[in-house]
Amino acid sequence: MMNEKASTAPERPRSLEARIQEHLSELPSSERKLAELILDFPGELSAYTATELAKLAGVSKAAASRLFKRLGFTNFEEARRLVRDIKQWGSPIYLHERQQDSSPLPSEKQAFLDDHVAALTRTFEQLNEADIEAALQRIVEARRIWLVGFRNSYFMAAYARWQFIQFRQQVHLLPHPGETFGEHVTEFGEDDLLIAVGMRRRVPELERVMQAAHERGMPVLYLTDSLAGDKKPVATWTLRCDISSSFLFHSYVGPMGLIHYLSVQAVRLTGKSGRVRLEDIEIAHEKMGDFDD
Amino acid sequence: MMNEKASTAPERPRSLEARIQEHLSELPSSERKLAELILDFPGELSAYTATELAKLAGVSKAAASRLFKRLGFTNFEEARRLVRDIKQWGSPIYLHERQQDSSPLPSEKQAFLDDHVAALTRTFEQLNEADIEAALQRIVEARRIWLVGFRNSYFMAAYARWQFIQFRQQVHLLPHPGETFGEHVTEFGEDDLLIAVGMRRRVPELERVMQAAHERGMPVLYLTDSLAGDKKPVATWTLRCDISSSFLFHSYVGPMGLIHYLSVQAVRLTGKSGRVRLEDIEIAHEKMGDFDD
DNA sequence: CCGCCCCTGAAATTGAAATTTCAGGGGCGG
DNA sequence: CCGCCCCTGAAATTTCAATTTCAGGGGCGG
Repeated sequence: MMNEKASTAPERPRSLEARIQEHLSELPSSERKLAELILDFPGELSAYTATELAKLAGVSKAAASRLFKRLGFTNFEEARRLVRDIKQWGSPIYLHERQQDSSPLPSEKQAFLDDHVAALTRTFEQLNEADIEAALQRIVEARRIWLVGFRNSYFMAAYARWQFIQFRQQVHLLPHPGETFGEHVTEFGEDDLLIAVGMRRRVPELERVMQAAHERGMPVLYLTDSLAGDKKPVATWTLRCDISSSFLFHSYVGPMGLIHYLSVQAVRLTGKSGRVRLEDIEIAHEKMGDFDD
Repeated sequence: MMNEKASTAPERPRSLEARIQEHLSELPSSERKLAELILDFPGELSAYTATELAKLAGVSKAAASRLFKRLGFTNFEEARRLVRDIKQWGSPIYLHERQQDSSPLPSEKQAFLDDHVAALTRTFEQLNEADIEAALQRIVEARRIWLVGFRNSYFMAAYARWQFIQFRQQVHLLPHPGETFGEHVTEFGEDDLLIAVGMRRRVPELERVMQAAHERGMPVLYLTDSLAGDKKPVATWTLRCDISSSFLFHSYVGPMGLIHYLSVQAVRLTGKSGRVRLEDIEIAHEKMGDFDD
């Protein structure tokens, strides 16, 4: 076997790319062609079969098989696992390796960045203008705004509330500390607006609140993820965000971008009065010495 | 241009997720379990085999095979291809190219998108690796984690808490509803960690909390914006985010990205125990019928 | 309470991907 | 110019994932 002794094999999981670099100079041409391809590969390597990679590189399947052997794997499957799991779970060791890169942004961080950018882009691309227009109008005109979000959606509702109170009054985040839903639901009125944030995974409670609003003739703006079913609950308008990520946790930059967008546009809609209010708040804070800097 | 509604759209390759949504209600339980898993799947689906997915969902391989058939694929391989190629199609690079063409995105939305992307990029570029490493270690090892954030920083602390409780216990968000700070501050201990989120504009209270932690020999991770002065408060580690935006409100996608990054890396650090906890949570939820879909 | 229908996972079968074998080359030292 | 050695891809073989089959339930209408 061409497997040069374990002498150079520290039993640590080195990344596939590292192993390739290490052996690159001593690889025969067909295997090297494949190795180069892998180093340049833009996509998720582990999503491809050895046969496909071989074809892409224009070499035989045999060459592929031999390459992975030579790189110290027992077979292709082992390499594929490594790539996949490093992406998913990483390992401190692996991360360390990458930091030695002289690239401006270590590729691991780059991968996170790309992930968020992709999610944001998809979110903005698929926004439904018509619903946004209508919802904005209501955000501006509603007598009161009720915001609700459970679990992972709670903080987005909190963010939206913070933004909205910058330009209007009567923005309530539910459930209020120490209060139950019932108290507020009975207050729901026709002139109000419910904004329900419901990213996967939703709890049944959310739909109950939406239903309650609906029954009282109150419009509902539903912010959800793009995977949500079409059996839309009783939403008047639905805005979907892409929260997919290739890492362990979803990315919520999409919804953040959307709420930011809604906020800015809403202020524009309110016109001068909104801006004045912003200034008022600013002034009030300063008078009270609220700020640090 | 033709504005073809989804109804008339012929065989535009529908995404796997879309197909699942469409059939979700009529799926038998074992197949549905698997479908749910796929909808929630954070990683690169196409990097996994049907057998692995089945195992993760706790169903038989047969169920997996049947599911993909029922979704309209001729076999699993076809589904895997679809996922892989759509992902490739939606990659940031590809999207970037696309944007230069016949602007599919109205320039106004494009401007928002660019703004966020810029903020994210600057945030990731300037991250201090050394502080991150140290902070991560502490996030994993601390006995308790206290999260604090006022005003516009509150929702980020809430987000961080939600993420962190996915893989560890004893993560507390301050101030707790209906409680004052004093009660908790006296609990601060050397083995704990305080994570203070303080984006402009800060209130004096934040520094008081940080000071209190400091006096009790407790390390402090300070998440702030890049404009924060250097007269850094008593922070052990400081991580800065770029929140600048050319619009009326700041963009908080930077901090979101950072917290996401910290969460994923922290889980990686905790290793198997963290993963196990993730699984446990999932199971617990299912038992309680917490979820809607 | 029967019996139909569909669901389920274990096990057998199929089939594709990966590995190994093998029969040519081609470079290069002797 | 010979001959060794290693490379190469086609083809045979092996391996293992995916599919199909099948026997055993369980719900529900009759």
